[in-house]
Amino acid sequence: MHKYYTITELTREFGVSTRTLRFYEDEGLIHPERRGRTRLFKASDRRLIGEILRGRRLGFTIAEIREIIDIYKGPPGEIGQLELMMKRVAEKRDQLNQKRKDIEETLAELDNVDEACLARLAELRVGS
Amino acid sequence: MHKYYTITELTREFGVSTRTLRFYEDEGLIHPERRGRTRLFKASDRRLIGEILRGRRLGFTIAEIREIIDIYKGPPGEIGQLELMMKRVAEKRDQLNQKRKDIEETLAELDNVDEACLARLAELRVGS
DNA sequence: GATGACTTTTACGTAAAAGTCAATTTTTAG
DNA sequence: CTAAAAATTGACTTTTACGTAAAAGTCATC
Repeated sequence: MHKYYTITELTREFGVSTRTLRFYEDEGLIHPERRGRTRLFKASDRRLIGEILRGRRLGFTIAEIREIIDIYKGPPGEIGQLELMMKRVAEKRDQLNQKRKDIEETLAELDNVDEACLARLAELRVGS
Repeated sequence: MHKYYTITELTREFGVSTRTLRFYEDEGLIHPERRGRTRLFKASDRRLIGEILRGRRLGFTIAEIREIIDIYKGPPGEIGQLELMMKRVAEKRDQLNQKRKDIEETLAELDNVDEACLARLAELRVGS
């Protein structure tokens, strides 16, 4: 029932180094169990690593990724805390929407380049 | 007709420092004109800076941004070059699509958190 | 009990992307 | 023309996110 992953299994799966995963632990992003000194990663740790790396691909810093992870930890009990959290969620959403807009624009420009290339190729084949 | 921007105009508009723009020039990403030693930025430089910062927001490195800029420079003449460029465009597109997927997933999770917060708030108001 | 594959900690190193500071110009307003 | 404001260069520093090397512990297997 309790299947554990070793550190190298995860480094292979995610294409990162052991140093990277230890670094994330030092930074308090993950908390694998220990058997003696050896780290034991559970399925939940594995999921979390996936989320961290997703944030990394999006260009978030460790601090920003930490914020996202804190958000995932689920809603707290107190009203003030809840409202604070919803504000944070809204901020992250804004950042992500900005990034999405950036992506759409860049993709659109790449489409133009692509078309220009195709047009030029067509010209060349006919013999300019 | 030839409206020039000063460096500080652009730093204010884009929210970056002069050092940043000088850095981009050192890196060969932009090539503002000079009157004496002073940099003069044209509309095209301004557009380019916008594109650079867009790449930066997406977490691309300077090297990757340079690649994108090179792509924008327009299609070259030779067939081999054209095909190479289309390959590069395809690669960038893949990267961007991955990022977009990452964004959608993260947004979806934030939606869940948001709903959980709202639900919890509703509970609290009724009196749990 | 030796081998080999993994893993650990500690600690220094490094590349990328600016920030900061100081010492000059240069430009612009009056 | 001149003082203030803006811009320049160069050198040095900082932060982030790991890389890398050393030295030693762990564990399965032959």
